[in-house]
Formats: sequence, C-alpha cells, structure tokens
Amino acid sequence: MHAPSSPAPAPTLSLQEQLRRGNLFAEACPSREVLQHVTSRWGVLILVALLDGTHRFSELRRKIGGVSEKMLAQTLQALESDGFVLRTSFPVVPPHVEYSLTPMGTEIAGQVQTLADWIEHNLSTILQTRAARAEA
Amino acid sequence: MHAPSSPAPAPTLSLQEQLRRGNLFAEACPSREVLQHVTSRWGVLILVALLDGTHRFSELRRKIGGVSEKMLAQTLQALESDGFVLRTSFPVVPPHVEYSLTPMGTEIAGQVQTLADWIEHNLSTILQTRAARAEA
DNA sequence: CGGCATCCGAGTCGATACTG
DNA sequence: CAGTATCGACTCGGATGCCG
Repeated sequence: MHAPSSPAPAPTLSLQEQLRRGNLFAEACPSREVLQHVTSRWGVLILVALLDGTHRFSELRRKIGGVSEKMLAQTLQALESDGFVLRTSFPVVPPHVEYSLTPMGTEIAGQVQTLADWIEHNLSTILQTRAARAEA
Repeated sequence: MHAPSSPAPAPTLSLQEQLRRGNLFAEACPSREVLQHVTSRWGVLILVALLDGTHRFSELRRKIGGVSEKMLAQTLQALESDGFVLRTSFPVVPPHVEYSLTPMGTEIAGQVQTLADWIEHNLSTILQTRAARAEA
C-alpha cells in the first residue's frame, strides 16, 4: 500500500486493478453475494466447524450455539450452491445427511478461520479500546 | 468429525482447544459481535478501501458502490469503536473528516482482503458450480 | 432425522429531509 | 462536507407445524 503522504492517489483504480481485485466495489458484482454467504453470521461458524471434519445436521446445530434449524439449513444451502460445502444424503430411515467441505471450501474456511483466530487473539485489546472510548 | 476409521474421535474439543479458538461457538462470546462488524456487508468493503490509504467520507461513499450515507456512517462508527478505524476531524468550514486504518485495523484489513481476493480469484469456478447445480 | 412452508415480530436498510 | 433524524419497506431470523 502507498504511504499516507501520497499526493495524487488515483481517485479511481485503473481498469486492470479493478479487474484484478476491485470489482468488489462495483455494486452488481456477484462476488459480493458470495462474500455475503461466506461472511454471514452463520456461514463463518459453519465453515470453521466443518474444518474439523464431516458433520451431520444435528451435530452442527449442537456445535454452533444459538443457530436455528431454519438458518442452518438455509446457510448450508447457500454454501452448497457456491460449491463450498458438500451434502451427502444416505437414503435410510431415519434419514442420514452429512456435510463436509469441498476442496474449495477447505481453502476458504482456512482463510475464515485465520480471520476468526485473529479476532479471538486480539479480543482483549479490542474490548479495551471500546471501554476506553466509552469513558471518554 | 468422525473420520470413517478413527477409533476414538474426541466427541468434544478439549477445554484448552475451546479456549484457544473455540468460544466463537459460544452464543454469548463478544468475538461474534466484532466478527460481525468486520464481516458485515459494508465493513468488508470499507476495510479494503482504506487499505489504499486515508479517505474522506464522501470519497468512501463514491468508492463503495451502493452504500448509503446512513450505513457508511454507522459502519464506520462500529469499526471505529472496535479500534480498527481512526477518525480525524478538522474543525474547518466546510467540515473535513478523514478516515484511516489503525495498526490493528491494517492487520485485519489485510486478512479481509486476502479473503476477498481469494473469492474474486475463484469467482468463475464458483459461478460455474452454481450453474452446473442449476441444470441438474 | 432432516428438512420445507408458513407466519410474524424485530431489527436492518435505504431514501429523504434537515442540521452544524 | 459530514453527518443526524425520521419513516417506510424489506429482510432476517425464530417458532411452529407438516412431510419425506
């Protein structure tokens, strides 16, 4: 990144730059949608949870505190349709469904976990910042 | 979780493990809130945008397609109170306010951008997955 | 067991108007 | 220019009930 003192920070990125990583800033770019699935409230937790390996629906529900069936199913579908999660259904009674990460899902889940780990690691600092701000 | 052949897959993570990175799964953990700020729809874009350096309010508004004033102000406040964004106000007329990343903000913004970059890099694959799924 | 459909309240979001 | 205030639309998310 460029120094704070840069005098002429191109007001808009070059086209090349925008194509490389910037069309995220474009309102209509589909990447925003994918990003939303991945960074959604439950999406993050599901991805990290599945890094531990295959889980059944109810296992996930128990593991992820506070998630409802509806949101779990809904988020799993979104992640599945994006190709991050693999859903395997066994036609037995009672039904048995397993969820696991695809190779692509494993990659992104790793990134997400890195982010989550960072936050947990710095959580005390963050909370102190907030507290200090509240006093002032 | 259970690898097909694993004989003794600890059903729950050890306490140590849970404290190291796992209380994210606890419903009440404040880390979830911080994570929400960072991964929120506009939070992601603001952080990445500010990686390019200091921006004024209206610069951000122009740069981030589709954001409303309200959400921009609101999200900036959240990120500021978490200590990721620094707000600098110059008491002149017309008002002049600059937003930049704190050291901590720079760190996390880097992580977020890595994530965003990964998605954009793999976007075509993702969209193909979706399309294939739509056919079937 | 693993969902889907429906309903409904609470919160979020965006457009507009107004203030310092 | 940089917000805040207000309001309506809309979405999110939980609870319930039903079906494979």
